[in-house]
Amino acid sequence: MVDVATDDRTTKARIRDAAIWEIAERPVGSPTVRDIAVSAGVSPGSVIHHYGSMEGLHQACNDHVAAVIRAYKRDAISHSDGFDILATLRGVSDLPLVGYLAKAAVRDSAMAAELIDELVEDAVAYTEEGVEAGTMLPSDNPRGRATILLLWSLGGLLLHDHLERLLGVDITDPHVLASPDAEAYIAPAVEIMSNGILTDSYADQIRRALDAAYGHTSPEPVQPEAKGTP
Amino acid sequence: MVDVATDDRTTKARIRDAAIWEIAERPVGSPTVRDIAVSAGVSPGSVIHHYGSMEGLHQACNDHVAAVIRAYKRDAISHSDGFDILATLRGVSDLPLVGYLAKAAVRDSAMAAELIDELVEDAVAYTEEGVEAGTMLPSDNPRGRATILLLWSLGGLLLHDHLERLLGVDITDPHVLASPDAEAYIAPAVEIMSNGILTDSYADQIRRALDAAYGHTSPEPVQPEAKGTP
DNA sequence: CAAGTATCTGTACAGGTGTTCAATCTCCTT
DNA sequence: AAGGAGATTGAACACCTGTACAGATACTTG
Repeated sequence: MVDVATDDRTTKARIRDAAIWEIAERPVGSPTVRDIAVSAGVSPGSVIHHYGSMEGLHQACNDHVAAVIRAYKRDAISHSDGFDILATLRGVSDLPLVGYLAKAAVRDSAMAAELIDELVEDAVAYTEEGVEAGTMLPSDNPRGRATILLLWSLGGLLLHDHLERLLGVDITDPHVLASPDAEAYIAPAVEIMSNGILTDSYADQIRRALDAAYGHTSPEPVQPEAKGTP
Repeated sequence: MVDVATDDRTTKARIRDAAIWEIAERPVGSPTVRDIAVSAGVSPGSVIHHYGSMEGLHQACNDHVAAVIRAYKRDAISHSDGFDILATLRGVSDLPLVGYLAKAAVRDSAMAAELIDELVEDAVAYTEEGVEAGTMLPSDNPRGRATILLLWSLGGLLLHDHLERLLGVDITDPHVLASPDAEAYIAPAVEIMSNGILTDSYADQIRRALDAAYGHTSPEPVQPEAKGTP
């Protein structure tokens, strides 16, 4: 929470930011009007006065987080390590941008859709630059690869409790990169992202199975049968 | 929903299964007692009668899902492709096991903790076998690698809406592997898991930076500065 | 300074929540 | 067949939710 005395944000902005915090920090479930009012240091009535309804407040939170992310994402992504695209978005604001984004992505996927699409697009563009610069490998399906990496990364954020318990790294901590603990997460991640985890021969085997199942008109899919879809 | 006439489960079991479905299918938020009662075809009072409280019902759902997963996980994991450890857990029951697990992991991380720990442990054991069999690469940190892969996979499940929109693959569909659409997800995933995404030289560069920052007593962390903390 | 406008408050209300409970129903046992 | 224990119901309840509103306050404008 912020010292109100030295806080020059308008009440409306303070309410919105308090809501963003409450939503981002809560493992699950929505904060109530009264929760947000307490957190912002105002009355419940004031929350409704400024935003009309809870729905309106959510919309305002979404719009604001999206606006801040849009303002910084291109720059942030190009400073990324190449595997955790969202990591560097953590430093650009006092607000828990990616935490909120993760929650919004599951709460109201329609709202987050546009922003996630943009992030994927940016990741594709950045990856292309990485390939040219010799830091990243080319892909047969750059957009598919960027999509999967982004959603894995975002999804991992939703499970940060378990990552912290198992590896001792709180990936939601904005200063996590400055802590030695971070290595427990970064080192294996880098290992995966540099070597992969499958041997070439086994990967080829999977690819051949994919080709046989989908690529050609083979009668035998990978699974025994596709029940219900002739 | 199930035809009650040909359903030989006890009412108590039907209520529990209905709750599991309601929780797994809902993008966010908890179903109410009345939701579950309607879905199970009983009265709200009956739900409480059998489980004492909503908390008790949640506990029963957790225990049941955990029991079913425990009964099948070892077998399922050893039939996995090596990168989507949870995929083959989808076929072992009529219940949405992994969907429920994903929700439980964010809703009540303490409850899911034990089960997730076990899944990581199983994944470590299976990976070891894969290394010996020549399908998977050895790791400097097998448990860290297994943890990250499992949580990425589980987290991606929470964002399946976006995966479906961007790649056209519904990874919660139990028959997804039988559909040609699945390739849009599997192919890039296999690519990542076989080649990685980083060039060797860039991965080395990151590793050297990690060593310099954490391994030794270097005064300069990776990030320029930890703003806000002097 | 006075007037008016925007801001903010606390209370009130309708609807939804989990839970309780007496009454009814079902089915097994004796 | 009669009794009884468990299953099941629907109506109540106390609480919490978002929202509406009338009055109090602060701040700007004439």
